Amino acid sequence: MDKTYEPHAIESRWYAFWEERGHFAPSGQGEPYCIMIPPPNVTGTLHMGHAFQDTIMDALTRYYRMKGHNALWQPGTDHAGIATQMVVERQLAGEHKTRHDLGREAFIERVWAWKAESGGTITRQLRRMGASVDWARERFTMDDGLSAAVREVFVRLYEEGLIYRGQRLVNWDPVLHTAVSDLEVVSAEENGFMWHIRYPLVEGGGDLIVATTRPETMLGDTAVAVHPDDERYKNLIGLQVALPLTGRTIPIIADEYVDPAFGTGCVKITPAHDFNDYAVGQRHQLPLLNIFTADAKINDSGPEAYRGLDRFEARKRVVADLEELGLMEDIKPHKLMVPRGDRSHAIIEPFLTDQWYVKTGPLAGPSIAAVKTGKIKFIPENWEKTYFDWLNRIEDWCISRQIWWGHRIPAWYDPQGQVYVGRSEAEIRDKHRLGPEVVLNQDPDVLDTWFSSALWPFSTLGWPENTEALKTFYPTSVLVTGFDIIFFWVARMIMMGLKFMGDVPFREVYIHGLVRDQDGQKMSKSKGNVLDPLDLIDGVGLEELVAKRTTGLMQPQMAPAIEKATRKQFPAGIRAHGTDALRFTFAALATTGRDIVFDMGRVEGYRNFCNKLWNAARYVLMNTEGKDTGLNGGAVELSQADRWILSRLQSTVAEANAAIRDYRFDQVAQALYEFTWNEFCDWYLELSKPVLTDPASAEAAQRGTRRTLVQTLETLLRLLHPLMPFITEEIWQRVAPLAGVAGDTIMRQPYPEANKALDAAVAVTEIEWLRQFLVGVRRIRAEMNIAPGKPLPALLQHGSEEDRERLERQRRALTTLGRLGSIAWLGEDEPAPEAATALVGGMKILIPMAGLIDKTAETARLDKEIAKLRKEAERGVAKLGNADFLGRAPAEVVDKERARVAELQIAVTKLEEQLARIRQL
RNA sequence: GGGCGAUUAGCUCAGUGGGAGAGCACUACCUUCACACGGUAGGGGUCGCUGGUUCGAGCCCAGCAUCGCCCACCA
Repeated sequence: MDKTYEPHAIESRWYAFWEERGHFAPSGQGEPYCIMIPPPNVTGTLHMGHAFQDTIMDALTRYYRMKGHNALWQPGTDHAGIATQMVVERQLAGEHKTRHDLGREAFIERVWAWKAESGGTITRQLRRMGASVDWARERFTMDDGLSAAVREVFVRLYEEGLIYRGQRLVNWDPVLHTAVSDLEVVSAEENGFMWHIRYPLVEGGGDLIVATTRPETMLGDTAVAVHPDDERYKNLIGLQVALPLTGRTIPIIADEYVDPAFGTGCVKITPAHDFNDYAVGQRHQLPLLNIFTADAKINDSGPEAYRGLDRFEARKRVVADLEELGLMEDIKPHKLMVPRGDRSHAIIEPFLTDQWYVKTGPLAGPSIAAVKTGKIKFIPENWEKTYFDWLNRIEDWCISRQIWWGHRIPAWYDPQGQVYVGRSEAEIRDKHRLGPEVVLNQDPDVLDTWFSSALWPFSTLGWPENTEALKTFYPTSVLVTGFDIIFFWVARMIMMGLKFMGDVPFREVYIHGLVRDQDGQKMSKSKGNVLDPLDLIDGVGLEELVAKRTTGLMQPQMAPAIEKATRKQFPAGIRAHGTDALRFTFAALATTGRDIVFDMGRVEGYRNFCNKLWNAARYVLMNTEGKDTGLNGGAVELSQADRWILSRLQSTVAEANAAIRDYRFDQVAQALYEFTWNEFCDWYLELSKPVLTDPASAEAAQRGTRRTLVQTLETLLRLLHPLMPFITEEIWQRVAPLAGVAGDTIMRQPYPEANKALDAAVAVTEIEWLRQFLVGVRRIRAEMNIAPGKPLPALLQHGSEEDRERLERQRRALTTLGRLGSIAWLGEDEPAPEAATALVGGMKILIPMAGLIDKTAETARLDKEIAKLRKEAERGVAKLGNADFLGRAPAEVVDKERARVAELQIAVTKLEEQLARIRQL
């Protein structure tokens, strides 16, 4: 093995090995375990959020696979209707063309071509992450099978009356020219104005002043509303006002929707262009006057002077004309919530159109119940509240989109406008006995991308066919996703799963946080703070990184600032850390219910951890390859150190298993890190050295240590495998045969289970004693400024019988690791020489320092130590002096406190004696 | 307006009733034959604030402050 861990060399070979040998496929045996990947956009690229999510899913899949489950991680990609169409339209724009220049068919061909060209990127990147998905089952939301599932669901819902077509106000994106769902509209506060406009009473005698943030919509007003109990206006209800600029008169109506305390208490009502006004209009049978085109320009229903003007242009003109007429009472700055499309960022216009809807009420009820009854569990639980709130207030889902890339709505129209819904035109002709003379035209619209995503948990498994896969893996085990798509996706999968499968789509929903940059900012291209997971894995030069961050920006003027910040944060670019280190970092940061602030220091730390593991393995191999590990007969004798590490390993195994089942990847990572570094490497490997290097040690003891070394490492590798698949496979391939384990790959080996028979409390206490002994000696050495390599004599005093036995067993380890020239007992009453002291329980270690002792330093050291212990002891004494504590605290807590105080007091006494002795020198 | 979350060492975070922790960073010493992507030792925190419950509070309760996120039609 190379002296240094080089991730690239390792990672390039094992993935292909696993894939070629079919290790990602479900074994076909054991309890099913299934995770559906949240399908990324087929033309997308891997970002930190994916890498994080994929790490969690892969860790779970590998864990349960090793646990003997029939594990399937189902891969696939999403066609991402609007997002993908926009990318291709942008490419066309570069050629000075629009999709209309190409025509629908040619445009869709072009999108497929783009998919073919870029569609492999994200799956290649998934492979780099080590994702153990079953590629043989890979699906795409627009492939034939999934498209058939989409049509089937649509037809069945339509036939049941749960899909309908209707004309109502929708969220219209005037730039994309399509309706979007409520969820695709993002409202944010922006600066605007409140215009106060005077509407004269037709009968004369004054006017009403309405307040609005959108003066141009007055051209579509069909009433003015006041509150029925508003004394100011009560007598005007039923009268008419002259709507300025239009020559129309409109009624004054009374509606409780109006808040008399807000603005002037008079509200202009524009039923065709405002959701609230629409509702008011419905109650009062007001006419709907649509004054916009699909581009949000004034249409022919508007006054001639404004026709053809864009909505913002029309606003300026309306305001100017009202001012000229003296009808503009006031203009005040006003902050308002502006709704924008989440893709186009265009201001969304409430717009009257015919659209297809899913009636959600009947689907929401069972979806709420599924979570309430615990058939689906959210982790962390508090997201259930968010889920309930949304489902309780859910509106019907607008599913039609006026774009071209997506599943075409399976509805056809005859020349009379009669609509037919079916799986195909042929089925419809057959069912309705429509001859070839009847021309049928399919609805031009496509479905919301999330419609097909909602079917993902069963459509990927072959539904509507009742396939073996469907029977085996539905309901799936857990859904791993971000909170941002609970409404878009999670809730809708639950609705559709319950509706069509009669069961929940997954039993648990693990909601993870967002990956943020080092300053806690959301990572985004426009902020120039994105990190490409592959750059963390492979490394990237500064110039390339700057170029990546500054090209293709929506706001190119940001480039210099982004470049500056990037150069400052990564003056030398980013070093290669490897997939395993990145995955371990994500695991370590994955605490539940919290966003993660990505910290480069952590990745570096875990890259170092990989290196540590690598070198520990080198040491183990160096001492076991070609040597007798006691697996082929021959006496084997286990030392206390051997028993200790095996015992500690069992605790770690138990901890890892418990934590992973609780989705506490941070705890898994921490337990394994700590065991590997602080116990296995820092202590056990060091303790093995005296045994293996001393020619005088017994063969049986050497075999015991070699066997323990190799078995502990082999187990540790299996423990770490779900988090760090590559390095563990690489090392395991060499270590397993030495440990007597046969197998093709670590990923098909059993995950370790704690073996209680290996618990060894006695050994654990003894090694704890040894550690205290050595730490005491080392501390003296460091604080007395004694060269690390200089052999020292040690004298022991006040030892118990047990201390004497332990010393004999551990003498060699103590002398080697403590660099002690000798260790000898000093009689109880024998005068101690000038020395520095440390305590191990009641036993005193004296390091003679004849003439060398730095009296000031040692006095200071003892003073400090005594003060610390005394303070703790005093606190305990006070506690024990409290009758309430003695009376009310559990006996075991009191006993523990007593023991602790006694121990502290002994230590204080001994150190004080020593201090007195030093002072006399 | 409603809801959720956060506030613990310089930084990133664990810790949910009984001796304040980890990683990184920092200080000193050390190239000792697995590892300088290392070793040994060390410094560093009135656990946001104020009350309360309790024998005992970082942890439970109430209030406050600051920050963040989600939802919502105030024209």
